[in-house]
Amino acid sequence: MAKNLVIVESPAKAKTIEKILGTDFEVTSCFGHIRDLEKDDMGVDIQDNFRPKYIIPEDKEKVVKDLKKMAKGSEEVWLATDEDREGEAISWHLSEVLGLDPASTKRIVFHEITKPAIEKAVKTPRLLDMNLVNAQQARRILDRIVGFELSPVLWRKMSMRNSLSAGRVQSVAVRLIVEREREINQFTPTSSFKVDAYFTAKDTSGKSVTFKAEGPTKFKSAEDAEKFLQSCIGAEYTVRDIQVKPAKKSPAAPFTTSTLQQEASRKLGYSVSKTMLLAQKLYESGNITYMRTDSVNLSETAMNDIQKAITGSYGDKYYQARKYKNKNDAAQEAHEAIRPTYMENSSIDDSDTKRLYDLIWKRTIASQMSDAELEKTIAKINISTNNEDLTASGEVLKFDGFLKVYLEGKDEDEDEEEKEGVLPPLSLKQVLGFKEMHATERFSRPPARYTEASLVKKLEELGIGRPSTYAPTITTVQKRNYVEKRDREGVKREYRILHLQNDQVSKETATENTGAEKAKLFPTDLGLVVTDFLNQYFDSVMDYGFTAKIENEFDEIAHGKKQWSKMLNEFYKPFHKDIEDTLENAERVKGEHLLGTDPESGKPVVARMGRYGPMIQIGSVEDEEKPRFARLKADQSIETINLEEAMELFKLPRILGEFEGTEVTVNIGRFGPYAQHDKKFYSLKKEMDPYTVGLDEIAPLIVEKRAAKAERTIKVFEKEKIQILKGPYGPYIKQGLRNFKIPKEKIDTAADLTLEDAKAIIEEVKANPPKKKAASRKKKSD
DNA sequence: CAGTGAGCGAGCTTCCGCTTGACTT
Repeated sequence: MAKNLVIVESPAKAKTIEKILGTDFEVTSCFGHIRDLEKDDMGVDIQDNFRPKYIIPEDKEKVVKDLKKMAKGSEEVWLATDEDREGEAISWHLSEVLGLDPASTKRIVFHEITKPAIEKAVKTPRLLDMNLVNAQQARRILDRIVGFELSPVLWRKMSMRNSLSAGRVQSVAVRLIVEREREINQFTPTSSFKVDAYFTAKDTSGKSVTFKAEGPTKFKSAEDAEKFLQSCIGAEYTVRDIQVKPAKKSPAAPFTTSTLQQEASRKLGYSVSKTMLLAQKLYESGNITYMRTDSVNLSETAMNDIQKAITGSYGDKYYQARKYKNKNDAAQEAHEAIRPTYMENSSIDDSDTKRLYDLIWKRTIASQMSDAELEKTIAKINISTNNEDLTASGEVLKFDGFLKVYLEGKDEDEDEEEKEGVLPPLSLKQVLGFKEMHATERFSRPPARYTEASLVKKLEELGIGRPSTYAPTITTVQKRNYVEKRDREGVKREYRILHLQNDQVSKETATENTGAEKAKLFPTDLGLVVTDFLNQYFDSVMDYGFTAKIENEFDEIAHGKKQWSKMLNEFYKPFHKDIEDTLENAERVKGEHLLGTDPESGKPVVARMGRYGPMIQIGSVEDEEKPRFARLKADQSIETINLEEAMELFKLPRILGEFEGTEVTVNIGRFGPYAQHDKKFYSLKKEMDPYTVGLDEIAPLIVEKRAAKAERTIKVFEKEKIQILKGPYGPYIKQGLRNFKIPKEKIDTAADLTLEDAKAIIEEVKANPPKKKAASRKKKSD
């Protein structure tokens, strides 16, 4: 055992640091927090000044046991967790659990894993900062109170009652998506006509080239645009003015968690969780620095390496040292920016992680490179017949600078500016050869729906959530069925084009596809209803500035200017009153929308939330005749569906006809559309619409599924509804709808299992159910 | 689970932030 035990949060970090510190030090890790509030209860004694009740979670028991043993065997324990609020609290919990003396235990911090930084840290230890710890406790307790008092209100007041949740972060994330969706629904596009004229001129080699110039203004109506084109008939086009201006472009800062997630989404199409998974791999293999960070700083050692790499490959002219500042006040900067550990490794093997590594490498290099220098040319072209000006603009890259390596991608709501082309050399008073002119109808666009990555960007701007929680938050709101990530087909839209060619104006109508979406976040009806409810009764917590406001107070606690229990009390009093008032006064929420009356029965048609999801109801329970119900299609919403679409939904179940002498019907069940044939069920393929699908499509589906099933079936005991099936992880037993794992020693002889064997295994598994909950993966069963 | 939708009440769920593997139907 070494004399000194150093505890850090991450095992990968521990390894590196141990190498730096040498044999007197043993470095180990605690894997993040080792204690948390009680799990099944509020875990906070509100009456007793918000006294927290901490426990060691089951999955941390072994870690703690090992740490205790190691601490006993060493002379001194050094707490080296991250230097931020959470890190300080982790150190405090460690000192409590390991029985260390807070008055003497050494606490060290560093923001980068480099030899000078670590050695300096060891030379300048400090003590635990209890103010910072208290700020973390206040944060933890407030989040627990908000989550564990709000969620039960939803269970009581929502008509859907399956594991609803609410919290400081997730509820606001959903709110952003809900409000964006409504902005889009309420948006009415306006159209205008944009004029483009095409000219010819000679380039430097004397070849004739075509270039474009833009009209003087966007015309509101087709008539105005036509008038303008008419007024240009027979005109002469002369270059009236030329301006040449230099311009610069600068590289983007090195990656933080959020910018890495955004850029990997834009350039590589990765989801935020995929990006984090790959980054974790790169970190563990020692290829990049820590991937959960809000800092844009680079260590001095890294800066030197980067300089060498740039000057070595591209020359001095391409190097420019830069220090980046964080734009975000909420940043805690406990780590470096995300960068390659060794700049000389410009690429690594493994195709999947390679693309992410390349992105990180290029971004890091580019961040220390020179500006790109451009030359922008703007030429005004006079129209002789109406004395208006057309504008031609072009851009020439004079020096590529950082663009040699990397250019940051753009979100779709900021790609308005078109790429500038190159203009041929023009001279004043030059008369240009006119080719043609168009006025094209263009529509204004609604704000863009969020992608996972653009939502992360927005949350970061609002200071909501942390690098370690962006990806999990996005998973949570989808798991709770508040939000769905999906594609949407666009709709066709007509637009008009006017042409001026050969002194004649002509008109044309063309069609374009609009509103198509790929991997965008849509709120579900549940998300809409829950958000409206929370907004109505808990506006302070739902406020976009709520987190920023309490963060200020946590800062005051951290600086010793405020007492944490006092802060919590000030928050809790009005919040808890809202909880009580809401429980007492609020009606059960159904999200009802009256759509009109059923043309057949004259009864009201209502869209609302039911126990199992969005539905349409005709008539009411008070009527003599029972009401009729229908569930909505996946892409429909109770908020936007109309009477006509609603009535369509009552055309199920449909009888399609006979196949092999037995009737085939189609319906929608709890888990989606299905066909029924010969007492068996077949889930429809995604692209099949139960309202229009025909027998000719269903018949092959039945044949195909039957064959696939036979392929997977090892044995069937029809009467007992027990099957032995092949799965991707080996054979398993299925009884009714439940699956049972076959013990390892019997896997190889699964085909020989008798009915008695199978029953015995089922009983055995039922008696000793697998301990850990499997990750809840929702997969369609057939 | 292949239907249902009211209301009652059993017994269940839930937060955010710090870390990785164990395990998978």
